[in-house]
Amino acid sequence: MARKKSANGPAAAKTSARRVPMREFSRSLPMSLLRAREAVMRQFRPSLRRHDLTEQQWRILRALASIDAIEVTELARTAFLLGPSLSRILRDLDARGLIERKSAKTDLRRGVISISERGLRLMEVVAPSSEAIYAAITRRYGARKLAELQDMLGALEASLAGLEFADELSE
Amino acid sequence: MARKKSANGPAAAKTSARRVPMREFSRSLPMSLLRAREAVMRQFRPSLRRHDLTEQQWRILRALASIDAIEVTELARTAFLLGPSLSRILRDLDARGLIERKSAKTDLRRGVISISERGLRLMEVVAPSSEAIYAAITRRYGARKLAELQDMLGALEASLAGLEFADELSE
DNA sequence: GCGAGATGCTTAACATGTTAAGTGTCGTGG
DNA sequence: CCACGACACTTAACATGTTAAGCATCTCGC
Repeated sequence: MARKKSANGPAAAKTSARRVPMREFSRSLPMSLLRAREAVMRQFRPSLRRHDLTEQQWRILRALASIDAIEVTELARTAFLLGPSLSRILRDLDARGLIERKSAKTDLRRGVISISERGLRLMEVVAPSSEAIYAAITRRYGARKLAELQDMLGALEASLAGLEFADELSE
Repeated sequence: MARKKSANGPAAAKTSARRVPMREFSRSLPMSLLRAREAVMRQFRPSLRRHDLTEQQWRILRALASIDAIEVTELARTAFLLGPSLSRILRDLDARGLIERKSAKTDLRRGVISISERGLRLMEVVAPSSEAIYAAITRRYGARKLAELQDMLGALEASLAGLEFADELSE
């Protein structure tokens, strides 16, 4: 046991902050974003859960409700989901009869998705409570501040759009 | 194109926006937060992946690097992970020899975690590139703006802290 | 047309998020 | 001292995130 409490263990650990100099953990941007998002989603989860909907399933239904029909790839982009996740979610929503699938006539590879009558009825039940929660959050945080936050988040996204190669250099 | 559904399908779909009135999907706060976080994490993932580290494993190592030792529950709170996720991650990090586990002498239920010498060496390799990426993001977005964003995210989290009961009313 | 590559989506495999149930250990009232 | 509830994880089960393969279908050069 090379790690005697007083000789080696704590000593090595105490110096680790010097050996690995990094910004304070709790101040990292990814953590801030994660915590903020979780604080928001925590408000919605109980309501969705009562209707046996996951957050992502709800995202899909919302995206579908505002349009006639949409191809799978475009839906993935809109709902910000990766293809594999979307495939599974569509399979489940289809099994529950909440959506309808067909193939594009001009290209059989493409699937076209639309919300079903049953899906619309479910949304009519869930939407009011969802909007009420959003309104409560807006009141609590301040509508103006919320808009400003959204702008800053959008700007962050935009400013990182062309930075994908940041660390390819060190390869 | 000549989608014969003109009797039922598209008609119902076109009215769905009226039947289910909700704010525009892409402007929802959870989506904004998700997209922003993804834009940030996309920068880090390649570097972590080269060292066979997932985002969460890296979070754990970072949390451990700044302290001597920590109990599992406290570590979960710090790294913002749920117990079950943390259990699995610790099992894997332990198998790779990156951390050390022992039991609290006064309470055998509690596990005490610390980073190992090997874990520290791994961090020494990864940290510079990680910090460089963070610096690039900061330059790109603006240090002042970044600090302001962090403040607003913290305020959002704080303002929602006591709102957990928002929709229990409708039960 | 026809075969190789591109495209659109699905499946596979593994890791985490999330809730519920299980396992050992503690602490305490009787 | 000992049953019983509380506590600290851990395991289980199912859904998603993520990357890589797999399967049809399409496109295009020849």
